[in-house]
Amino acid sequence: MQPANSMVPQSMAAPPQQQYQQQPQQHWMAQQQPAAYQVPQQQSAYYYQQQQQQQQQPQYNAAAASAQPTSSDEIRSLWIGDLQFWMDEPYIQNCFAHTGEVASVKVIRNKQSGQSEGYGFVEFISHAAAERNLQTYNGSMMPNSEQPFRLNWASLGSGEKRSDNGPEYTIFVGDLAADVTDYMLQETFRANYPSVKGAKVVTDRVTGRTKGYGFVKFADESEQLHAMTEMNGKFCSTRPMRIGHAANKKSVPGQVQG
DNA sequence: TTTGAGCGG
Repeated sequence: MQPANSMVPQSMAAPPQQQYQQQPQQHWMAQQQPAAYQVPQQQSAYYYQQQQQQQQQPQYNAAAASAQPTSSDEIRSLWIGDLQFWMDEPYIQNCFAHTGEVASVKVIRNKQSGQSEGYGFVEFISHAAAERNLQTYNGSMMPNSEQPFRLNWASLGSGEKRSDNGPEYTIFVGDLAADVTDYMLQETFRANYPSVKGAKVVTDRVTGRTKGYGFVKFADESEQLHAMTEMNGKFCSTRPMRIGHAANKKSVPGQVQG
């Protein structure tokens, strides 16, 4: 006589967050407009973009999805990172479910432990759909978590490179408030420095919380240099930023860096 | 919390 219901594998136990799959409504995915962080001028462009995307609610068309052999050299998969251990395929699927454009989801797991490696792949029905979702969700908050989506083209797998734009110049940004996301950080700089290629707020893998610092990448070296002095002490969200130089984590052998 | 890390089958 063994109580059968006592067998709940710890590693697969329910997330600490609640049962995301039982959410009655699907629009908890509605994108969160960034809070009151300061984006000087280009705010309107950004909001315009967001609204455009909200208006054209894509509809899933199964016929179109399968009937289009298309130029199959197009990437339809996105890489998704910063996943917490409880973020499994159903969860991720749910994140994009209402778009009706997800073809498949895969979380990469450790062969031995079965634990998530913290990243995965989301395949969409088309390149356009993938791009749309990338634009829409990257940087917005993931449901039932305190961290934003981290999405990118799944470029390595297909051997295709996403636009490689040459060298990049990175700065370190510290003193970030807890609510600062990649996107906020990026836009804060991009408003003044158009060559900004991206920004990353470093988060704790376990808790998903920000560590209070991040990095901003520039394509233009002079903009990087200007930003380091001009943006130091400027506010992002509720706190002034502290800017420093970014220590290179990577060094390519045989390549000289200035 | 103050110098990350992110590509499978």
